[in-house]
Amino acid sequence: MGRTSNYCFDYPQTNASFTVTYVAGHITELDFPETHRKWNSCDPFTLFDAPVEVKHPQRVNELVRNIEIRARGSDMLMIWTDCDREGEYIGYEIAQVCQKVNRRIKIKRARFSAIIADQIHRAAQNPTNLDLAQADAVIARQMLDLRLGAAFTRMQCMALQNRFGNLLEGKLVSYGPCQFPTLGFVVSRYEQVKAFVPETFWYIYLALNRPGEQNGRGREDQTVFKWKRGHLFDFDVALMLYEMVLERPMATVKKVVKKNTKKWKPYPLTTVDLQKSGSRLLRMSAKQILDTADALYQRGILSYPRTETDQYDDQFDFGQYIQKQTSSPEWGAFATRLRQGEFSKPRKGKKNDKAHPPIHPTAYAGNLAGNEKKVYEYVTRRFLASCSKDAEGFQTTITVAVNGEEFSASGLLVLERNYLEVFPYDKWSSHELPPFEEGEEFMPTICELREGETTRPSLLTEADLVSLMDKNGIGTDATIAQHINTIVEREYVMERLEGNTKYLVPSTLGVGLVHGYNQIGLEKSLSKPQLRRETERSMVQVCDRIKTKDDMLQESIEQYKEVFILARREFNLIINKDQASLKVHKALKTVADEVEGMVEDEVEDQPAHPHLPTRMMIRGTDRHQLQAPDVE
DNA sequence: GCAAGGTC
Repeated sequence: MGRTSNYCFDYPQTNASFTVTYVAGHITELDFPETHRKWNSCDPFTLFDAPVEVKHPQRVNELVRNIEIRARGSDMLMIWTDCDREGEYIGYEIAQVCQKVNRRIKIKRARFSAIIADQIHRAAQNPTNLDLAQADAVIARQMLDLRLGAAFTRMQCMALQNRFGNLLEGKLVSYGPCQFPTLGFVVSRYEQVKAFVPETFWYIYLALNRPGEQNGRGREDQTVFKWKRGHLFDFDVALMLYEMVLERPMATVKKVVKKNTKKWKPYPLTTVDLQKSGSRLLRMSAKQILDTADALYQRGILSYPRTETDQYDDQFDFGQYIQKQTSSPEWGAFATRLRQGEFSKPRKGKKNDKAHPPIHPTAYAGNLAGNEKKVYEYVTRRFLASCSKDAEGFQTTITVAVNGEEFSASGLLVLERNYLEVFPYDKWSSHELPPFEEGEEFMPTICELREGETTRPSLLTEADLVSLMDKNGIGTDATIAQHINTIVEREYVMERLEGNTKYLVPSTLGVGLVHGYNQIGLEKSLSKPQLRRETERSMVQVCDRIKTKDDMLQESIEQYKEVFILARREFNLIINKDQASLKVHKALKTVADEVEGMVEDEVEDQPAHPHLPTRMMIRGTDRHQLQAPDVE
């Protein structure tokens, strides 16, 4: 971070003299005391009730010392951290430091949600108090996460390494309340894919060859009509309807509906959205995208890249930022047009973290390359697109009936591309229908009973996973990418490239862990999102003072203790395979066999080791790191 | 050697 800075100035509006300094994130960390720190120092189960120490990590020593010096000579501490839960707790951490060296110091809190002069002044002149309930919620979550993570991680590692140490090569088999549900999503989709059985269906295919309106080249346009029933899985019924249609195959145009239509411009950009769009369109991982955006932020090119907000403040100065983009050879002309009157206020989404605006470019950068160029271009085009008008088109929908069965076709004429001109990531193009009139009749060119098959769902992409985590409240804008990274690093999950798309496939270890926990048969498995969602809900209750932090902690700890006891028993059964119950053993064998079939193509030159317990037939993509020993 | 959450 370099040298600590302090900015001093007078603020006549409140007759005060300010010294402004900073922290970067949390300044305290939790850990167990010496008695519980060593892995062999205690039974992991005791970690649920073990004491926990709060201390300043070494990296913040300089910052803390600086704050102490300032606090000694001040009457008041005013907290300006982000106005969210974590920000409230960071404020509390700072307050603790100050009070320790100056017992009489007054603690105040500035409330603001945007770096806009007017709002900063208002916050400075209307100080409030720290919301200790929010800080409590964070403390409780930290305690819970540490105890849970440590207890389960140690139990898993010790159990597995005792027996399979040679296989694991000292690898960490961690458990975390976010990483496990994340893994659970990958395994769950993988199993859906594996269990998929294609089903045959039938449908009536109806088409008419008729020249298009402006088609002067003599080519016949074919209009395909969609059957209103979609498709049927019962062949007899489909055949009966088809035969009925064939009896009187003349089609009558029932309705021609013409209406204006729009393709809406994108919402202001959040972190999760950037990661989803980015991994889909830019061929980068969620973590790469966030790291890149962060590097650009630190050079003053992008705004803060970790935000849940998809609405701009009413006082946001769009003109200033659009103006900066007018110098671009690629989208400068578009930016200029926005400045000249084509600007339209961005749509407002539903999310607001009250801490940061949506991600937007804060400077023009014309000399970027590689990933930085890709991310910058996406953010900038998205910003300009959100500041322009929706695309406009004209849609025609035709409904026809053939002996009582209905079919329809629709065409689109794009009239104004508007935001699409600067946002090539969205596709919307004209496909026009030849002219039809209500009441007219025609003889279809093609009328066939066709057969199709349901398609296998695809494995999870990283974009899918980010969406699932976001929807289920697993992780935050700042941590979602880290959790995905963790399960890849721990080799619970492998990345598999198919064509241009990267899919996530669980390893045998990943599947084994999830199945192991599911095997316990609890409704709320550790591999599912419910428990984490409950933690989140409890935190909100603590914030709303419906519950105390001690109650939250106690309730959650009890719940996890039960799971722990069952899980440990299960693990021991698996490990002492002589004593393993038949049921557990069979389940694990099935898992291993099924997995083997699925990842076979990745490991074909690695022979199976039938003497190994099936649960531990670990296979990674990287054989150099994770290889079964040769025991010929 | 354990977590998740900040952020550099």
